[in-house]
Amino acid sequence: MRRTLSLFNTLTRRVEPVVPVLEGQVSFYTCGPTVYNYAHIGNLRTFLFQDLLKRTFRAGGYEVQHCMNITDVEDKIIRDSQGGLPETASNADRHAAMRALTERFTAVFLEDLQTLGIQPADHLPRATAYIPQMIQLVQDLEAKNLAYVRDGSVYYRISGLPAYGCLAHLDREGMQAGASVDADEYERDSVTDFVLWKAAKPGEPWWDSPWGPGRPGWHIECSAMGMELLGDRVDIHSGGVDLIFPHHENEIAQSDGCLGHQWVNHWVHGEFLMVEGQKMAKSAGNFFTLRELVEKGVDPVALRYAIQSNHYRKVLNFSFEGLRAAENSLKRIRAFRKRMEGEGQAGGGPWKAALAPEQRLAQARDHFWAALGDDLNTPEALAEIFTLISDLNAQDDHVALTREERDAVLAFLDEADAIFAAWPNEGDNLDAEVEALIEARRAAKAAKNWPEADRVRDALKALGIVLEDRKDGTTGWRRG
RNA sequence: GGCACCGUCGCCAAGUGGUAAGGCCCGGGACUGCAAAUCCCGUAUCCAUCGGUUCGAAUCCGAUCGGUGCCUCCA
Repeated sequence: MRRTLSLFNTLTRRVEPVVPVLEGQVSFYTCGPTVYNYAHIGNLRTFLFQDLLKRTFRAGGYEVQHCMNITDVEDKIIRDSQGGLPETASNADRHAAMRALTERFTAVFLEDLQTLGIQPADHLPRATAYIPQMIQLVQDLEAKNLAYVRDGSVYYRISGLPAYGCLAHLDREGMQAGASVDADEYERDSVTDFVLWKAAKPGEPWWDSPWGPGRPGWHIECSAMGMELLGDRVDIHSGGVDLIFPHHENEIAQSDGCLGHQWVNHWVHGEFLMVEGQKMAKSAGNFFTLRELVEKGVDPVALRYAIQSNHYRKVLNFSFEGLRAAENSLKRIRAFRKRMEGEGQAGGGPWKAALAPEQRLAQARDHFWAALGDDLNTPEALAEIFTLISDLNAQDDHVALTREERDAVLAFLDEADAIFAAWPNEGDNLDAEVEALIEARRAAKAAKNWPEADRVRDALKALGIVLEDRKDGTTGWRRG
């Protein structure tokens, strides 16, 4: 069955159902990284939120075509890649230097995604592979009188598009008041017009174009590649809130201006991340890349969990205390999963109320999906899982769930993990060494040799295996 | 100056008109050889503050205080 999912649309500032242009098929464009450095956890929060969104649609019964651009030509890339080259370097040399930098950090980026369990997009187009499409788009805009040339650069004529400002909810008066910073940098008709194609400057790599040597402006790649790979009507486009203006506003100008109709239906933006209550900044000493955290011993899955236990439209306060809480929360879910994989061990003790496991599960599943369907409310979806765990643990303590019931619960945990990617089925395979230790402990326990039993149990714990003695005298184990 | 957002238990975090979900941490009890896991009990008469609207507000309105973002490169 296909779930109805609603998301906050920046365009309308309301939560609206996502109704794909093609039934059951969601086209999804996300603004990817500029590959000149290591991504920090703030960047990764946004990519993780997009992963969550994509996984939710897939788990909800949709096919998703996901396109994420790799920006591999840009001011900072040029700055960082051209330093070692002589002034006389050829254009080919300049491109090669740029390419060396961007290929290195593209690989780094993809590794980081994998570390966090983020599924790569179906399309990962590099901007430099789509220069002809960008040139074509600029020419189309010229033909529609939405672009003009100045000294080898091409600019977008904002006055030609009355709707400009619709996404950021800015009016032109307001923009003109604040947009004076680099007013003298370009010879534009209006300070709010933005560049589509930049004339080459000395020391920069360039491409041939109808306007002479140059390179694409920042915004044009997303419009060109998005339209090329996902088509004329895109269901969802997302990025961080900082991209609303000017980047996405300008994408709308380019794409809608060229197409003559609305290109994207749903614009979705993820909030920022702060660290220990402060803005993350290199100068504040609280700037973290994923790699730095992993080197400190942070479990990337706990980081993933900590991030997704906050709503994507709320500022996230990253902290090491929060990371610890995330690790402990995960332990509870994983222990429950392990319990469901095994057989029931009903006993006695106080009991609030009996319940029907199948019904309780169905209810939890409904609530879980209702939460996700309501603007991707991941904190509430997770809460549903926890209340289910509490209820079923209590039930299982008194009336052991049947194999069928346990399997149904496991199926739901798998369904949820297809989205949250934090409590996978780890399998039952153990090293021979570990199995031998478990057997040794069993023997010591049978002989009531408690010091030896405890010694072996501690040894196993050091190997990441926690033993749990059951009521019937057998001993189970779990990872932790 | 313009446009928005946020302020709920020690920490994290749902709830946006009908009488405070969930997680972590903490205290007590049960179970256990001891543990672990689990269960039971207990932890906000109150949702930044002050007014107002309403039969009824954390949820609506106004003011105040505190924090954040965008208007310029940026996840």
